[in-house]
Amino acid sequence: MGRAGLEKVYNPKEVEDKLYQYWLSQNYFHARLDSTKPPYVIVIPPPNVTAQLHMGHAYDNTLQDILIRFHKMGGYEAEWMPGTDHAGIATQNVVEKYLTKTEKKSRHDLGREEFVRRVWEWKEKYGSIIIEQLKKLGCACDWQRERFTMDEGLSQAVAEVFVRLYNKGLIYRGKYIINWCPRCMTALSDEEAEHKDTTGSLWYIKYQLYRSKKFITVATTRPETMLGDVAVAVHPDDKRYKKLIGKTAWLPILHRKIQIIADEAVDPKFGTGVVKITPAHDPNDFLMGERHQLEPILVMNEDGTMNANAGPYEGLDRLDARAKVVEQLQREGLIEKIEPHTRPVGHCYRCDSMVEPYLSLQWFVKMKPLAEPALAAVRNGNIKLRPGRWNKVYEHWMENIRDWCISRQLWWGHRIPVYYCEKNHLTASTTAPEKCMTCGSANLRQDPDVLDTWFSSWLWPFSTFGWPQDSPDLKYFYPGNTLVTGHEIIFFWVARMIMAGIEFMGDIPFRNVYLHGIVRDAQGRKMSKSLGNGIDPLDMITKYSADAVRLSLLMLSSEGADINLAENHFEIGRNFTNKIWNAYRFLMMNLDESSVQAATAAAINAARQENRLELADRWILSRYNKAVQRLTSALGEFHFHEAIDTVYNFFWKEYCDWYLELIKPRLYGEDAEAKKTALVIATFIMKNTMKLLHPFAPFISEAIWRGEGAEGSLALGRHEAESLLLAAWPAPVNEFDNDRAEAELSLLQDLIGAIRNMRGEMNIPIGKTAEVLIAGGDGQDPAIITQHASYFEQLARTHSIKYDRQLARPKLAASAVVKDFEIYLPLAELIDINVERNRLDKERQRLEKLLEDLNRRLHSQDFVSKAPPQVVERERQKKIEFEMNLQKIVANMAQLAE
RNA sequence: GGGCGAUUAGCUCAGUUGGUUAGAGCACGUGCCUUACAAGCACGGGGUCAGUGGUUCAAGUCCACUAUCGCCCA
Repeated sequence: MGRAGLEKVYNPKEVEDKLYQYWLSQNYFHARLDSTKPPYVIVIPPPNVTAQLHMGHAYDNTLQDILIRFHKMGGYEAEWMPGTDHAGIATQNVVEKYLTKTEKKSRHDLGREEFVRRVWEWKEKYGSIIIEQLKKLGCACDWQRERFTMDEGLSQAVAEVFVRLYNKGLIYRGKYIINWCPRCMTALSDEEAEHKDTTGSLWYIKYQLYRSKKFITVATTRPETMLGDVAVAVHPDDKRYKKLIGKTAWLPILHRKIQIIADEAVDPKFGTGVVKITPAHDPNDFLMGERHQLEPILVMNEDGTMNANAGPYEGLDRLDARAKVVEQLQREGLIEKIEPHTRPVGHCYRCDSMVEPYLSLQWFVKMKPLAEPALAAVRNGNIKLRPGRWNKVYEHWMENIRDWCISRQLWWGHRIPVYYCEKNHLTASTTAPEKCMTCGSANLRQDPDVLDTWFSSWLWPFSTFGWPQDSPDLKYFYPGNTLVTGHEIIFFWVARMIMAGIEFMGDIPFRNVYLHGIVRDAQGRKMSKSLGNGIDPLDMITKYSADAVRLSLLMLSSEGADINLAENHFEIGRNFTNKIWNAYRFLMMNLDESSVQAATAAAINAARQENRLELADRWILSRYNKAVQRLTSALGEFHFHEAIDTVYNFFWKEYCDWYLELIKPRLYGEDAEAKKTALVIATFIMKNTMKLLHPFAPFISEAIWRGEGAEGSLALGRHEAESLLLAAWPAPVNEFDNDRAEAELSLLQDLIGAIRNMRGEMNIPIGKTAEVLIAGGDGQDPAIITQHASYFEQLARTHSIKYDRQLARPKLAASAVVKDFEIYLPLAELIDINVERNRLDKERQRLEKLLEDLNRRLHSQDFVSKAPPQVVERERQKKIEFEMNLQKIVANMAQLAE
């Protein structure tokens, strides 16, 4: 425990939970409809109810929290709409596993109704884990408005949207090839099948021609599907096979006669140029089958085993069947050759099983009409994707958009609002209809399938605010402002929200979309459970604090790029919070209530007008102004890294390293008024930096603002607002801008730096103060040096500064040249002549090289005549300066040699 | 096959519209427990800015090609 009653090391644990509870108790996160402020709205990308917070969530939500807190302080009624997603497949999988483990029961044992009841039960029990974790991170979400995609209102929205699109002819039901996951036993959309390059083989199989001894060889990557072949196809112009078109071949194993057809879609360069046609198990074959009126033959069951159409292979899993089929063909001498072959294979994005292209009856959304206005919204700039390179990706996808398969063969989700009578007439209705719309039959059953989870999340920006009701929330909060999410769901979610917003609300859902990178491990690999390379943000919060996790992620990020993360990286943030804490602690050791009260721009301006500010004060205020400007504009442009970099460097490198050091003489001195001025300014900067820091590190900034975290500490913000969430974002104070002070202090920094360099190189211990002599500086006001001797004493550990323009070069001194000043450290007993000679020689070489480049440039006629005059002039000045410096260094070296 | 991105110090990355002597953090070396902070302070070493060619008075920055790596789409 230090003198101010504060721990030497910042202890976030006590502070963070306490402050979060305080914010909740004051309801600061709740946005009010009766506000006169303009709204600023972000809807959270709803995490799955089954999810546990991972680093990707931590990063994504940190960025959103920054924007929310920044805008809240910036005078907006900031609404961060939180919630979770029912995640059909993932949740059903999780609960099924849970039931198997706890009760040894499958969902079929329980039956649909009971199973769904159990999922709800599970959701009530475990579904808010991630919500609690977001609170640990500090998220300023409006929890009063928290939503779940299966809430009653949101479910109504889903039904309403389905029926509207159905009535408009944009939803249809049909038999097409879809991606089928045999493990999850459901259809998937194209986006949910992740293509991975998979090494396998290309099998060349001989099909005997009908009434002939000859064979035709087809090449296939999936031999087991041959059992469902209905034809063999060649390109119509392929000379090799022209005469076979229209002939018949024998399908091996099943001994079925199939036609040899011609189709433009066949690639003559692939394999032998002959392909087998399996319309029930391949999208291209399906289209070809339609063109040639071929009846598809389905050979697989929904669980990926072969069905009765597969003859002898019925009951085998498709991959076992593949091996057996190949074996039999080999035995019969029908395999011509096998080549290694790599091809993209779809994998289920939930369970990673190999997905089968599968002919089945499903529901689809016709996307083209929805995509067109959504494409235009981005093209004409109404919606800005950031970084801008995503525009092209978005446009390309939108231009080539395919229909969206929305039915899922699951029990957990929004049931499709379509009812069938015994004659199979369809009635789409948001509420259970009493009779069939077509024939009036009262004997109706609802479609057993549920809808894709994304079919509810694409409505999130308005369904959460009450749509289809015309609610006051919707009126105030729609359209929103910004969406922050990872670029991996740009198609799944971002694009579809834009479509839905325009279609159902008649307006875009947000103006800005910030797409950030993915958090990876130190080797750049995606973090995953199977690799075991994940870093749990909750562990990191426990170990390093939420602020540290947030700060570190930001320091490591660059715009839109992925982050490579290792655990020790969190030290960056922790060290920074500790620095902040100790700066606060330092102030507390000297601070009194009246200085806190006086720490206002007005009071400082008054002192400025009375000439009570010294150089360091004028300098830090001007630097502060620059930091405010740079940070504010960086956040406005979504440049999060630049923003945090600005605060970090201003606070640590300028405020702590220089300003706080420079005021120490005043703080420990006798002049009470000078001390007060320094304290007031130091407090003002500290206090306002807490505001600037609040969006990034909400806890420690608020702790200092409110004086929390230790007994007897002063609340720096007490005279302004009870919480930073109610404080106004700092505006630059024009009167603080001071270029002259910046230039003057920058000169002192250079001079002090040169002295430190000499001391460092000579290894002069810090306790050994030195005498310093300064000469030259013809163009400068000598007062800059003479009046700031205390700065040298404090930061360069000098005990006396002698400044004389004409000062003669002393013997046996270390020397340095800064601008047109010469600095001498006459410390005969401490100087190692060799070290000093090497030091000067290094500087001499550096200058000579610079001069060489400069001379080359200045001697070039082209440069002198074509470059802008001010550039030429600047180079000339540089040359003069460098030459003078070189001259001095050479002279000093000569003196040393004497 | 089509598209996008990256390549700057040992590692992770900044680097504005081309124009002061290319920066930071970590790591490394040296010296410091200096009365805010050793999770700290001061100083230092370390870079032919992936390669080649071009535009320009001037290129880390603009253009083309090449190489390597990564991602998306088919």
